[in-house]
Parts: sequence; C-alpha cells; structure tokens
Amino acid sequence: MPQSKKHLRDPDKTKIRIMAAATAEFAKMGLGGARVDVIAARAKVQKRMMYHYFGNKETLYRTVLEEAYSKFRAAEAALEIENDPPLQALKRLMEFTWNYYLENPEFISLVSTENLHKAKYLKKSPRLELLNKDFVKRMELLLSRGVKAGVFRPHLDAVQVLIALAGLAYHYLTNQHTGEIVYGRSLMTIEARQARLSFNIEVITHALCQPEALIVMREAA
Amino acid sequence: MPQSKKHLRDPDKTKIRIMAAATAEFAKMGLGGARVDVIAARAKVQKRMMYHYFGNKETLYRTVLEEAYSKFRAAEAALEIENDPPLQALKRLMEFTWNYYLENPEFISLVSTENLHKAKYLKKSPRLELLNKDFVKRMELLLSRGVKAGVFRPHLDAVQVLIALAGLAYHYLTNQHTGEIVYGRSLMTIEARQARLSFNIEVITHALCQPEALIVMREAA
DNA sequence: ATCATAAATAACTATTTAGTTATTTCAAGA
DNA sequence: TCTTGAAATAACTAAATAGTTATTTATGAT
Repeated sequence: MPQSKKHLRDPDKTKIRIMAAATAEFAKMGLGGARVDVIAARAKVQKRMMYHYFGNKETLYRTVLEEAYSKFRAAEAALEIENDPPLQALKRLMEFTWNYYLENPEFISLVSTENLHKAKYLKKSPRLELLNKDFVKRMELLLSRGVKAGVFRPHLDAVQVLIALAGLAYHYLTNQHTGEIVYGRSLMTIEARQARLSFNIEVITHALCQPEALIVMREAA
Repeated sequence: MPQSKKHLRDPDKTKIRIMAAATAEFAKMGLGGARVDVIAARAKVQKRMMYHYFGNKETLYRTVLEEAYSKFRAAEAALEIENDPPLQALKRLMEFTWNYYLENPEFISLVSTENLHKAKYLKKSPRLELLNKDFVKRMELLLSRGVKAGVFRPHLDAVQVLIALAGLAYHYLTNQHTGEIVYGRSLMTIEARQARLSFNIEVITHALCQPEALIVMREAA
C-alpha cells in the first residue's frame, strides 16, 4: 500500500519525528518489547529512514537515552540554586526533581529500562560522563553552606543525599501502579501528589537539619 | 537433535524448574525481551511443557510475578515486629527490606518491569489483593506505639512512611547501574552497601522522631 | 500384567521482526 | 538548466518467535 502523503525532504524534522516516536515506544515497551515497525509508523516515516539515520535499533535506543539524560541535566543545571539560602535551595531542588519526573514519565521509564539491562548501553556512551560530574559538587557546596549557617547537620555525604532525594520521588512515581494495588489507595490524584511532595520535603528536611533547627521551625509554624 | 538425557516424570519439579528459569529470564529481559525458548532451555525442559502447565507466556509471567510478591510478603510478615520497641521495630523492618531486595534482585526487577506495563498483569491477579492489606495496619500500629512512647512525631501517614522506607532501598538498588555512572562511584562494595543501609535508617529515623528525641540520642552516642 | 492417563518428546508452522536491496524523487550548487 | 548526491519510498528476506500437532513413554491404580 503506497503512502498517501509524501513527505517533503527535511532530514532534521525526520530525525526529530523518529526520536519522538522511539522515545515513546522504548519508554512504553522497554528495549526488548519495542518494535521498529511501530516506531516507524508513529513517526510516519519509512522504516528505512530509521536505519538510514540511526543505523540500528540498539543505537536508536542509546541515542534516545542520551538525549533524555542530557535534557534532564540541562534543566537541572538551569535551576541555579547556588544563591538561594540552603533550606530553600534544597526545597527548590526537590520540587524541580518531582515535577520533572512527573512531567516526563518517559524519562524515568527509560532509566528503569536501562537499569534492567545493567546500564549496558549507557556505558557505551562517552557523551554522558561529562554531564554528571559537577552536580555532585553542587550538592557538596549546598551542604557545606547549610552547615556553616548552622541549619544542616555536619558530615553528610552529598551522593547519599542526592540518591535519597531522587529516590523518594522516583520510586513513588515509577512504582505508582503496583503501589496503588499494594496500598489500596489512589496515589496520583492532585491531592495525593501534593501530599507526597510535601512529605518528601519533610523527610529530607528532617534528615539534613540539626534537631535544634527543627524545633525552631516547629515553633515558628 | 534429540535430548541426551531424558527426564523422569515429576510434574512438580518440572513446574518448579520452569518457574525458576522464567523468573530469571523475565527479571533479566523484561516481559517483551524474555524468550520462551530461552526459558525452556534454562529449565532443561521441552518448550511444550511450559504451554502444558502454564498456558502461555503471559500467564507464566503473571504466575512468576505473583509468586515473587507472595514470597516477599510472607518473609515480611514472619518478621513479627509487633513486640519490639518502636525504634527497634523500624530499624529491623528497614534492615529486612534492604536485605531482601539485595538478596532477591529478581524481585525488584520484576516489580519494575510490571510497573513499566502499568501493573496491567498484577491487576488481573485476585490472589495478591489480600496479601497486602494488613501490613499497612502493622505500620499504623507501629507509628501509634512510637507516638505514645514520645519518640515519634504525631500525625504521620503510614502509607507515606512505607513508601519512603521501601523507596530509599529500592531506588538505590534498582538504579545502581546508572547510579555508578552518574555518581562516578562504586555503589555495591560491602562498605558502600553498609553505608547506604545506615544512611537510610538515619534518614527515616530523623524523619519520624521528635527532634527532642534526636537530641537525646545524639548526646547518648 | 495391563490399561488408562498424564508426562514428556519431537517436529512443525504461521507470523512477526530486524534489517536489506533496489529504485525513485527532489533540491541545491555548478 | 542540468547534474549529482542525499532523502524518501517500495518491496523483500532471513531469522527468530510464540504457539501447535502428533507421538511416544512412564507410572500408578485396578
């Protein structure tokens, strides 16, 4: 069956359409479950074009993954929490993380899929190594500013904090579907989402702050 | 090529071998990536037997998932934290969760895979609904005991706490592979694992305890 | 012992799937 | 305007894959 509408020649847009379709399909079906033909159909592109621009399914997957990561890190860096007071910076970072995951569910799906494969494909990607170096530094700076201000507890490990911070949001959202069954409760209503974000901020605040600072905050409330 | 070794007739052991092989394959490859032929080969069973005992690939997957969940809940219930003092009960529960995830990586992989599919298959499983009801009750009891003892903060939501508790362990372990790339640090050495468990306990303790209790604990240390 | 039944084996098939070969068409630079 | 190289289309293929049909074989009850 010949295609009714022929495409004008536009390699950039073609590539973008393939990437968008592939992102959706890989996020939904995983690497093994994704179908090249489905991607081509969604992108409204001849399958041959995917092979032309990306070589094969695996490379396309890797490219999708790289793109997703680099967009996330770019958005995060744009936050510029450096100048906020420590507690507010922490809160802003958590809100950003939560909202980004919420608004970009395909990002967390892709990361989960990649972890299923033990990050085999991300390891092949030299491009990503650079991106992630300095945001550990940013957290270290934030923590030491907080300690200096007398509000954070000393000797906290930035990586542990970062993983906790991400994990509290990530796990709730990725595991929302089994979660709703297991906990017998709707987890994604507006109220539930707001309650969760507040709770996460509360957990991290309590984990990082000096107990004395917490008492002051409680009195103030 | 005829199979060199013929199997004695033992339907139970055959089913168990198929389940074990399927668990490994689904955990490693996801639902879409898993191959029925690989499962049969690993189980050292004719592929026909899988269809004989389980009907089809999807049902086998669902059975594997149900089994994994029910084993986990059984192990958890066997903990019997009801009689421990609140803080100790909390600590034991966190240690159990951490160690269970660590020792049963296929469980968390299966749960992640199932969530990729929006829990479509678990929803079809009436068997699981029952299992999960009373462990929210157990956490509610634990929290109220802690409040009564003056050690926990009041008005905490048991479900939020349970999700936080699971999430801190789950996310670290499922995302260990991308995590090692992103944070440029080994996350699974004995020391790293111990450090993480301690950190998680610290986070939850600080989140749940009254600041005054934290000060007392700090002085005591 | 033998017979009925379920367990196990062997061989096959219709589809699906990733990837290719071959051809046509457009658009920009000479 | 003509030519050339890349963009797009069309049609194909070999391998993989879930699921079947047909047959043989062991075992426990009679």
